[in-house]
Amino acid sequence: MTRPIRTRFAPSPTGFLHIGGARTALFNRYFADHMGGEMLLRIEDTDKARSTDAATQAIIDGLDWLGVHHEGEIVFQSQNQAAHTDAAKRLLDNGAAFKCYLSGDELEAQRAKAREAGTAFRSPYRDGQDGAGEFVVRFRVPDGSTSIKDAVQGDIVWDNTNFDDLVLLRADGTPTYMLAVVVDDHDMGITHVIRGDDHLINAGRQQQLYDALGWDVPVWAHVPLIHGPDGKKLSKRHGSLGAEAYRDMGYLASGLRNYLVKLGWAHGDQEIFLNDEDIAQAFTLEGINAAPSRLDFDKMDHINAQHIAELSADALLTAAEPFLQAEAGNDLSDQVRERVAHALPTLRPRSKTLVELAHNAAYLFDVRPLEITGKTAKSLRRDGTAALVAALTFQLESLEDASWTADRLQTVLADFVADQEIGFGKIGAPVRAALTAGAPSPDLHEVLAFLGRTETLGRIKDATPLMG
RNA sequence: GGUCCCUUCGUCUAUCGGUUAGGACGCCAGGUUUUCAACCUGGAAAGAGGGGUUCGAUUCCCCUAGGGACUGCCA
Repeated sequence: MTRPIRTRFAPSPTGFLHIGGARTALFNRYFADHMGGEMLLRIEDTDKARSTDAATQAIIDGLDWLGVHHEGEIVFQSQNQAAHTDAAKRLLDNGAAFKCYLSGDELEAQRAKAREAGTAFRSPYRDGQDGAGEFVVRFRVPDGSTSIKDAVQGDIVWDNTNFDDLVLLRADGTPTYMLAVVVDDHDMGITHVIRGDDHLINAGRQQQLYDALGWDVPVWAHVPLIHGPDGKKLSKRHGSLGAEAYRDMGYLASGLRNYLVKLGWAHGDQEIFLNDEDIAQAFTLEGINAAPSRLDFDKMDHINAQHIAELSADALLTAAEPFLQAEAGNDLSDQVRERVAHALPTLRPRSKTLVELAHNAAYLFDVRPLEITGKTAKSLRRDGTAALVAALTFQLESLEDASWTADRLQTVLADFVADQEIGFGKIGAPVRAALTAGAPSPDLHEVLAFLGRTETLGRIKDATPLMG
């Protein structure tokens, strides 16, 4: 009988959901989907001193924003203590574990000695000697060697002299991580353990535990860690931030998912995956690269831009709303919202992130009078500009509200430069300056259309005193 | 120090012994153009080094170098 495919994401609640964890979660999710299986979420909170509810919540929120769901209830490792101690007792009974009475000082001395000898720590109590006072339960590392098959890293063999007699139960009777993961993964029916390769050696230790317990070993898949752009360990200033930080930088959840899953996982030459079904269909463990990869914000931007380009207008507007508000410094009027909605097609190709989009939309806000300075102001001062703009304004004023459309305005502008026998720049530059204060903006007739008749005429009037 | 993992353009990668070593981002040049983008065309850009194995190595093996992980009564 084959077990249903089941993966899990198992963060420890000691901080936010950082980018490496987010990618691990994604890999687990997409692999489960690819296999028609499930992904479970387990919070590894066996270290009570370092685990916090706030961190748990941050991780849940991060996954939620990223759009990574999980099947079933969240499992809290701390609530499975009974099962963990049960397993420890079994190990004690079948002789795979023992009670170690070493005091802190003695332990330290033993460790130093072992290190000097170039071997791993072995407890002097490992053969069942009695002791007195406090004790921890340790696993007796067997002789020989331990090997694992890893779906990403290949076959790996360790000589068991490299493994410590590790603690299963602390002096206070609480289980350690190493015991808890094995028991929980077994109890939860996990078939594939996909996690960061900082756990690679732990897989060796855990394999020994599985064997001692007589349990089936899951498929291991240890994915390389993400490095900073400089190839060094990821630091905060290099992007080791919470998922919400990426949200605040204006990335779409779908764009970040696309970028993250493609970082260290390849599927031929395909870079852009607009929907999760396509990723799930393509995602296999074989495609995961064994080498660590670096974060590249340029590429992240590019992929995000593709997602912005393809998002529905409604969804994009909703996603952009908080960024637009932040850019405007206040709530948006319905009129501004309408302008932005109209301008969306010209905003999209100019925006790699929602922050950029909001910035590029700034000319559409209620900002009269605009402050026009520097090079932009200079384009207004040129001789004859005032007269030219006045002539154009006359044309524009004669246009009814109903005729104030991009097409019609384009004709008006084209006719105007033809009549005046001037290049478009002569009139285009100052009008653009008056309307946008030099901000990047689409074709001028579009700007006029988005702004509307009243706002356009108003802004031109505002700038008239500056014209030469 | 010890053990283990990793190494193709600057970056992400394709290649599963025989290729002009392909694509993407970024960069450069040109085109389009009404600013800024977008878009189109073209270009520069890579097998860490050294040994093997083989008719033939980017590909398989070994060594060196570099990077990383682990080495807790943390996870």
